[in-house]
Amino acid sequence: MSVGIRHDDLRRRNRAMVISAVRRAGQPSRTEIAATTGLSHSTISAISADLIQEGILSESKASEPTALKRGRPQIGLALNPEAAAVLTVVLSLNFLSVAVIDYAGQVVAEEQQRLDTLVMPRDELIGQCMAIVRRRLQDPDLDLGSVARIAMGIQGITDSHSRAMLWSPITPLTDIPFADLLEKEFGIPATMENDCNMMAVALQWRDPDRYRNDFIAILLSHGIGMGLVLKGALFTGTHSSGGEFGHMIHRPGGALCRCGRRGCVEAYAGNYAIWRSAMGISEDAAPTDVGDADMRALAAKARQEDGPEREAYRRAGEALGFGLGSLFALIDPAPVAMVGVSAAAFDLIEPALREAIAQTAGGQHSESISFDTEPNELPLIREGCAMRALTFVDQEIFAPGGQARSGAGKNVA
Amino acid sequence: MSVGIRHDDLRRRNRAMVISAVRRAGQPSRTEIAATTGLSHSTISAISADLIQEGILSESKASEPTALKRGRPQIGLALNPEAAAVLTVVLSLNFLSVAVIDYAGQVVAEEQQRLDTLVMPRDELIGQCMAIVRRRLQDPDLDLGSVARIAMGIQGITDSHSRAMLWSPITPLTDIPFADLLEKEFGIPATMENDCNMMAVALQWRDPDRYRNDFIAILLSHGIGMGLVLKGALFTGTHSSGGEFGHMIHRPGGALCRCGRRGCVEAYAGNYAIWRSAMGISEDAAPTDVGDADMRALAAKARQEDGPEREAYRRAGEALGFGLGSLFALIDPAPVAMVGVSAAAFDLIEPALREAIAQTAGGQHSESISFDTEPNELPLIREGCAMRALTFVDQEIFAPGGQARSGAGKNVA
DNA sequence: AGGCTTTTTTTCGAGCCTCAAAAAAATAGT
DNA sequence: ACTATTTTTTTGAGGCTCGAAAAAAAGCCT
Repeated sequence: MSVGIRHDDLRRRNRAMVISAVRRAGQPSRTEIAATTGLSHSTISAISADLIQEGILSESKASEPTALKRGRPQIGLALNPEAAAVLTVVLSLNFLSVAVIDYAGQVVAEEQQRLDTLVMPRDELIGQCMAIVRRRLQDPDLDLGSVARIAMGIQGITDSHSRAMLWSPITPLTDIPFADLLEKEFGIPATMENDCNMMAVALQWRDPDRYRNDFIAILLSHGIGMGLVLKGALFTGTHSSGGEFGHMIHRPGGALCRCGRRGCVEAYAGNYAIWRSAMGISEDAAPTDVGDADMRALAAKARQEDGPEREAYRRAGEALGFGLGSLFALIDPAPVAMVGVSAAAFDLIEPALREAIAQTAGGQHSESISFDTEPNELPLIREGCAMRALTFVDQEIFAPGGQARSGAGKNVA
Repeated sequence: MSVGIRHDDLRRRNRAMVISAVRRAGQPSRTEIAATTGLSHSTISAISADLIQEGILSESKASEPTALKRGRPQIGLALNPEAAAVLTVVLSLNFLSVAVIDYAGQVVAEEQQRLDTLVMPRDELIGQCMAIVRRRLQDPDLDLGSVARIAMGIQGITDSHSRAMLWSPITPLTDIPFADLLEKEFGIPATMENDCNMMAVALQWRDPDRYRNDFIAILLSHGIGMGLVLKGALFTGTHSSGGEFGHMIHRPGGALCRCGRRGCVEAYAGNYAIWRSAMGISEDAAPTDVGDADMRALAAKARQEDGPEREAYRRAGEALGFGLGSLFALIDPAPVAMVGVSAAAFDLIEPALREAIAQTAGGQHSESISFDTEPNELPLIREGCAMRALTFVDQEIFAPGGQARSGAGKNVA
């Protein structure tokens, strides 16, 4: 619902554009920024002068080795690390991790902690999260600019406004409004992000060549999650964090899923499903937790000999393949990153996956669909949270003046 | 990568916004436009003065019956019907239909024609399309402003740039670049649109209360098609027109689909699939064409007694339900419009559909998902094409990008 | 070293655009 | 006829971006 553009919005947006260009490019000169944004040199000059004066950017006197060029040397612009800081909180199964990141994106402090998420009562889970954040915020060694934003990532379903955890496999608790709790406790704007979405955000920053406009990040772990980027933007559902790829239906009425329904992709490809299948346990049996070490042993066994273990991975690949095929029928094929412990067993999964996808509408060019694997999801999630928080600071704090408008514009095609 | 906003873009965008507000609201006053766009009265006044002077808008002296209000009466602004015209071409099975529409959206001429699309050679199919368009363009009775845009709609897959038909069920021919052909022949900008996408566009204009930001239009006909609107914008794939809902996989390795693969939703819910199932023909049998009259008779029989016909509709509903369930797992539930001849039999489909959807992740609030039916797809497709073409004229011709506009219209003392 | 060339950055005036406030216009009520 | 009310237009001010020109900061050449 685009609303009319007001004159003062213009400068705000162009400020945000300049900051974004610097964050993306590292140390671009004013000329480079003018080229990427399409704005005139004079505009860039004026805006960057403002930003330097405000302490958001700084001129990097770094000796450029590119001394071969004639003419006045370019002056690189860099983000001022001390302009602000952000804090990330990643809550995963039995594990809580916090990091403080400066405005330039460097980790300046971190703390990790084990805790029994599956059995903790509500107050204690929330209390532990608050406590670890408080410890980091009050650390006297930290003399950064004040923390301007908190981004929390969690496995599970979040609401579409990035405010609350609605449901998570790591705890029986539901509907915890972490963003509001953090904001109330510390007076710092906070968001609650879905883990797979953050993985996708991180991939986009890590490898923008491969993960640019359209790609998929799939978490192969206890459950199956997905982060989806379409046309360069994170795709979320209208009400929830969306993209519940793991709960698309693979076989109507089929194997029992952790969500209580039957036939979901996850009920064939989640860790517990692979384990259940390999062990010859009934598809109707309740899902159980399987440790990462057990899964690695299972994969090793499957590589060693052709038995039920290998068959279990084959069935997982089939489920993922048909699921991806249906997904690709909707959005057209795109690069895929497989993340999580079972991504390390992707060699066992891939053949059946490709075979299945070739039988679907989305598999028309199935050879050209490329997969990448990354066994460790936690660094990705933290990185995604950090970038999410930093770009918020870029846009909402350092280029403010936005949407304090009542006029509720009608949407315009 | 989004580029900076230039100063001259600003006026262009706000012009487009004003035109769009008028098209949407019918006869809004300047005050109403100011309210919906969020721009100031003076800006609206200046822009609308320009637009009137250029003959794009006109002040409607229509006697407003709302004479009960005090104060200076509002002057409604309306689109000038003669400012431009657009032409729509809808090509469907054995049927070709063309209409000329004035800038205000009224049909001013139309022509329809039967032709055997399934057996026509390439040259003849293209030739017939060109001929009917030429007849309309050369009609001497038409003294409208010149036709500024052609929008062609077709059942099947189009490319994501709206230039070419890639594949269609109505002809064995593939990869016909209709947009380029029309542009070369007539020198008028043209696009090639997917039928279901146009249905969705039309619904958005017809009933913006129900079909606003997120909704789904599903064509239940020979094949199963979908038009998807997310966050107010038509969703298309990255390469094709996208949204091949009918070819999501319902049962891996299942019934034979018209696309040659197995287990697609369409292979259970397309007209030919319902017919095949009701007649006791094998699921492996090649799809056959079934006439609308036959389908209506089938539905009547199914309503009359509980036999294989009713079961066929039940199975169709099940396939649609699981398919929607998987879709809703990705995008969250949204209102659905069922369009096409089998939408008239939705009473037979709905119970099994709801039962299936309730077994999926997307069906958590399955009662609240609402369906609407519209048996006739052709008017919708034409309407969608017309609106698509008109909004193009609004944005690209009457609010153009470059500085192709001299100050001829501006003379403020 | 000194002057010349090249490239980057800043400065300055001009042109637009939007906004807020004031003025003008049109009508209902008294 | 006069006042009150609401809408529309006009006007002046301020801000933004742009292009051109000037200034700055090197390397290159004699």
